[in-house]
Amino acid sequence: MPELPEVETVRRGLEKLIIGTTVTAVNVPYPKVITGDSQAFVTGVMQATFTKIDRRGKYLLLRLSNQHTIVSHLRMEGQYSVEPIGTTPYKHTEIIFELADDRALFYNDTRRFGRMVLATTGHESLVSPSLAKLGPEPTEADLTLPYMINAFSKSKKPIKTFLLDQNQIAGIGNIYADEVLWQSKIHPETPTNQLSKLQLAILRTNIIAEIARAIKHHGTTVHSFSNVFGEVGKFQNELEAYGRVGEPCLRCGTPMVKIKVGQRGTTFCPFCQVKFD
DNA sequence: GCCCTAACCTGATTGC
DNA sequence: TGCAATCAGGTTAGGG
Repeated sequence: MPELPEVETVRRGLEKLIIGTTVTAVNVPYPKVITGDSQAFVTGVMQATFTKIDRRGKYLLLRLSNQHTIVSHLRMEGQYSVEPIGTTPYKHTEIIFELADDRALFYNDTRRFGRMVLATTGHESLVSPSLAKLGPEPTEADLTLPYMINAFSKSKKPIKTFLLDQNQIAGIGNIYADEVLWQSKIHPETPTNQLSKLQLAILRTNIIAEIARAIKHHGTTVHSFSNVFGEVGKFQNELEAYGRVGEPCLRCGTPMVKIKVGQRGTTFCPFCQVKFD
């Protein structure tokens, strides 16, 4: 499931592969992938050239030469691939951008959860309001400790749920939330406003380092993630909490347990991650 | 305004 | 063996 490091990996791949290429035709086998009028979408990207690929949180922003931007969210299993023109679409190919250099950009999505919408560049929030509400990126520069102390003091939600809220911090998903809470020795059900400043400082350091480390490993492949080159990520070999239910905690040996927090599967160590510490 | 739940969707896994 | 039920998960819409 793509979280920030996976989306960043896709962004870097797309940047290498499609910048400077022009869209000559668009086929949409699954129109529901497009939010709004799919015909207007097609018209809006025709004959435009990809100029830049940006990312904000888990959103990809494909910049076009005609002042349009494709806002693309991969959700669970969306992925892009570049194929020779004429390649038969896959079972789950939802949109095909034919390019002037005899290649085609496919968007494939097994669960059909991903969405894309066409925006006027600079006004993306008009068609994707959630984009405007995203919290800071989990980086040293953007995610400051004063911001965290302020924002985290205002919520009684379980910290696990809070970390998944894109309006608080952009880009963290279920996998990295479990990872950073384990690293920080924080129980996932701890009310957010009960965390001490020291705990927040530790959590902040771990979030920033973990996301950077995952990007370096090209993301995590749990179900089906692959980059535009069809390569899987390598970070799943580095996971210390997520998916390790029943296995010994890497710190203390206690079997890891799985619970539901805010409807999400949550794996943690019942010994290391003490509640209300 | 906050919180919780259902819905979206399909492949994989589990249960009978 | 085969079918049905359940689970996974990011985001949004709707209800309390």
